[in-house]
Order: sequence, then C-alpha cells, then structure tokens
Amino acid sequence: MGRQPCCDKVGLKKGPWTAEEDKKLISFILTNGQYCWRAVPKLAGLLRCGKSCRLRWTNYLRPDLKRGLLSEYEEKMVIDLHAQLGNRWSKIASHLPGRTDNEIKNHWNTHIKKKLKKMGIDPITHKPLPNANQQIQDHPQQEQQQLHQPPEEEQNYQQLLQVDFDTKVDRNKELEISVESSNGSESKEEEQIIATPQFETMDQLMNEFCTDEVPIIDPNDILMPCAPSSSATSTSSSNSTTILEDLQLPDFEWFCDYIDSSLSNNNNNHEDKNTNNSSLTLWDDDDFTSKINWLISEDDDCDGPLTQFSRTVTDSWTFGLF
DNA sequence: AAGACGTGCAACCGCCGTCTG
DNA sequence: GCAGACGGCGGTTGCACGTCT
Repeated sequence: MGRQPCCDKVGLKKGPWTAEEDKKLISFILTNGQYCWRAVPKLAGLLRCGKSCRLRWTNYLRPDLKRGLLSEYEEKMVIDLHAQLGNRWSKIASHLPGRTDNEIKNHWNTHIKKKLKKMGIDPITHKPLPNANQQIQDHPQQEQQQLHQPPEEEQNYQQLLQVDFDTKVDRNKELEISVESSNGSESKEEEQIIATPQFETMDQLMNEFCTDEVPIIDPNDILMPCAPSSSATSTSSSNSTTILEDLQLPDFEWFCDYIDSSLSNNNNNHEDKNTNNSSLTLWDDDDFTSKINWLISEDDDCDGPLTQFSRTVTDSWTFGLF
C-alpha cells in the first residue's frame, strides 16, 4: 500500500484564486507553516487540491517574492544562466532571489525570446540564427573578417550579457545575499557549467551561488520596496510608491528589528530556519502573526489593508512590505 | 464604438524521481 | 520489494487586458 491520495479531485475548484481563498491559505500557513500540502486544503477550508495550494503559495503568495518586471540585471542573469542550463527554470530561479521559476519562464517566453530573436540570436542555442550562418557560408571572406570582428548582433548580444561589474558589486552589497558554498552534491556536469561560465564577467557572480540551493535571502531584501512596474498590464502597473504613501503604512523598520532580534535571540532557530527558507522565520512569531492578521482582517470595524483595497493594489505593496 | 488581434501571466496538466506505508 | 502518492518541474493553456483597425 502506498500513501493516501492527496485529494479525491471531486468537487474541487479550479481556475483563478479569489482574494478570499488567498486569505484562507495565507492564514493557514501563517498559523501552521507549510508542511503537508495534502492536508492544507481541508484544514484551511479550501476546495482546492494540495498541489494547487502549493503552486499558489510558491508562485504568488510567498512573502519573499518580488513583484514586477525583472530588472535589467536579472534579465542578463537569466539569459546567461539559460545559455548554461537550458530550460531548467527552477535552477535559474534559484539564482534570482524572490523570483519563481514560473515567473522567469513566462518572462523568457514573452520578453527575452523576442529580444534575442530580434538581435539575430537563437534563443535556444544562444548562437546566431541560421540565416547568419548561411551568410557566412556564402561569403567566406567575411567569415575570416568575422573571426576578428564579431557580427553586430553578436556584439550586441555580448553587450546585453555584459554585466557591469560595479553594478554587480553594488547590487550584491545591497542584497547581501547569504551564499552557501557548494557541498559537492551537485552533479559534475553542473559543477563544470558553474566553473566555466560563458562570460568572464559572470564568473565571480556564478561562483557566489550554489546551484541547487535557493540563496538565503537577507530579511532586508524582503523589505526592498517594489519598483513601480512598467508592465503593460494595468493591474501590475499601479504606482506602489504612491499607494504606500497614501496608506501611511508603519515604517518597515519594525520588521527589520523584529528579524534582527529574533535571529540574535535564537541561534538554533536561525539555523533551522536557514535550512528551510529565511522567510519562514516570519511564521513563528505571535506578534508578527497578529500583524498579518491585521493585514488580512475581515473585521468590519477594523479592516486590514488587504480588505480595504482591491487585490491588484495590495499585490503591489504587500510583497514590498514583506 | 466594437470586433479582431496580440500580449502577458496565472494556473493547469502531465511527467518523473522520491518517498512512504 | 512494490504500489502508489507526493512534490517538483517544464510545457501548455486560457483568460484578462491592451492595441489596432
């Protein structure tokens, strides 16, 4: 006999999640943490299968997620990592704190692919498209010349991938990403990939990550304000800065202080949490839970922001808050 | 103004390796 | 050891929204 089925799949709801369902899922995980997705729907009062709950949580509700379009820096990383790893989106995502594999996959398919094709680069092989090769065969003299002078599109591609080192250093200072050194569990193939990055400027960058581990995010990262999205979708392009100001939300410092004191007061917990997900440190504190309860409050007399504003608006700032 | 078309993204589907009873 | 569920992953779909005609 194997395990019990995760759900009977009868009468389960599908399709987009409602704010109500989100609240239930958030409340449940805040209270119980994430341990057994099979049990989550029943215990949380959701007519969803555990898989759907897990997906919703990891791709959308997780507090350490960044929202909005990928930055130029992140996009460069995605392109380079894709050149090395292929469509292994989860691996790629593990190098980009706060980004999900789904998000990166979507961004690749909708933005980067087109960008590369426009530049004459095959998004699969990361090499010039066959047309360019054909031209080389037709004009061998040009080929010789191109050995010394890469074609324009390739130069553009290199420029696209050329991460400004100063920017990178500043960015890393800003993020202060905790890096776990590779423990040798990686496959040799992947070690080779990481050890010999395609682009020199990515070399140090790649060595700072363990490919299989999601980089531990400094709590301060989670607090970074969401950059106003330039997405075409109206829902995600709301001006979060203005909204934050309008809301007069409490200073984010309380959360930094909370994390700092929490971690310094309990080293053992810190270690345990690090092995899991730094964001999960949130769930253990009653005070924090009460704050979240306030955020998602349904009380008519004292509505939390999540109930006061439309979902699209809250999306843009709650994650910044976290 | 309205229908057609294009775009972006959340969510689903199905496969696979791992784990459990 | 085995059957079957779990969790993770990548591919795909469907819908909402924006733009074009």
